[in-house]
Amino acid sequence: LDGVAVDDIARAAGVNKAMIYYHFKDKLTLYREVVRDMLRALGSAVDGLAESADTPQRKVERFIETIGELRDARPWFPPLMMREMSAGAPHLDATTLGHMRNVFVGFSAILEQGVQSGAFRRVNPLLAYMSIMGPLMMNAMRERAAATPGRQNIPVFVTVPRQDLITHMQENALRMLAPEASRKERSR
Amino acid sequence: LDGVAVDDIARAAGVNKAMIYYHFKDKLTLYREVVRDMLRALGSAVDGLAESADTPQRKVERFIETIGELRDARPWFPPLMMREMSAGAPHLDATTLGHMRNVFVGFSAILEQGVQSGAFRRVNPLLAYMSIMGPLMMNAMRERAAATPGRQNIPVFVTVPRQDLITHMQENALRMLAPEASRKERSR
DNA sequence: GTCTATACTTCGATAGAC
DNA sequence: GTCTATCGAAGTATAGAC
Repeated sequence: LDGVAVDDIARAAGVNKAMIYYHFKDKLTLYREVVRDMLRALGSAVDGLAESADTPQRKVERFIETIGELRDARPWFPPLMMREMSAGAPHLDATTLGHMRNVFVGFSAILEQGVQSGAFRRVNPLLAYMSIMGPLMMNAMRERAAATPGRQNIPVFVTVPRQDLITHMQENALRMLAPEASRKERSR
Repeated sequence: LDGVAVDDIARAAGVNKAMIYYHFKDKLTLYREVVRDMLRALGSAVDGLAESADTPQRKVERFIETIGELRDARPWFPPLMMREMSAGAPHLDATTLGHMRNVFVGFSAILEQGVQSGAFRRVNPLLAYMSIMGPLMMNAMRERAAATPGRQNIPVFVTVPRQDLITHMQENALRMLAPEASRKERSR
């Protein structure tokens, strides 16, 4: 919210600053609309997945693909959302938080379907959710930082091909949720 | 950097604002010192782990524990770092970026040890790094947001016991890195 | 070393002309 | 509906007294 000046938003949109205040009540209202737009889109997508006929595994894979697609259409969202949460999410009202909740609830439903069908082991849904959202957000942050001049030769900011990311995240999620003992007994 | 006023920092530290400018050149210098403090600590810890006699699996587990410990001693770091990256990391100079690089290089070395000994499959180290850092950062953000009044009854902001988080992340990381085919063939 | 007062800048928001 | 000009709040930084 306080990361971009309204003058800059107006210039980027090709309109006069006063026009923004004519069409929106204030900066906070515009800001919330941007957040809600993404959360609504994601919520609808997740609900659609949960009710679809796919296997739970495929639903999780499509969940990850969908996040990527919705984000590509709204590249400003991850930085904005991470900044918001960094500050303690002070600008999100009940409606917006409700949309956040819906996304998580839909994802949890998919996990529960998998548990019921024996496709998944039972894990804390919140931990599973963070395990998927966290790296995706992190990668978006990396790309943002890599775009800043003078960052290209730093290994942490090397660009990862989009498909590599998606594939890795899908495989990772399914390994996380796989029910059987999936690795060698570790020596300690 | 622009999330907290120097007046507030001074008040929190119990000193006068002018004292901060007496001891530090300016706000940016103080800011970078805060970032470097964490990255140096993490870099030393990772180097120590890489050179230790543990198994690669145990090194990864200890890496995750260590991040938790270092963060607990510096609870301000994750929000600060995420906000910095959200903005494109414009305030990090070459020295600070070098410290970031060191952490990642140390982590990559541990992965490579595991690959060489057959303990790990080969994955893109950057993807593995994000898969660990992302959820941990995400959880720190959640805790920050949960602390804001009126957030307690929202499922996304429910507190996860610290040990649950660490255990989940450790198990997840080892599942991610496990060499053998670790899950049922998926029906598509 | 420590503090008060203030100069200077940035930015959200609005008044008011057209 | 669209734009210019400007007010007021917030915040970095410093001057200067002690």
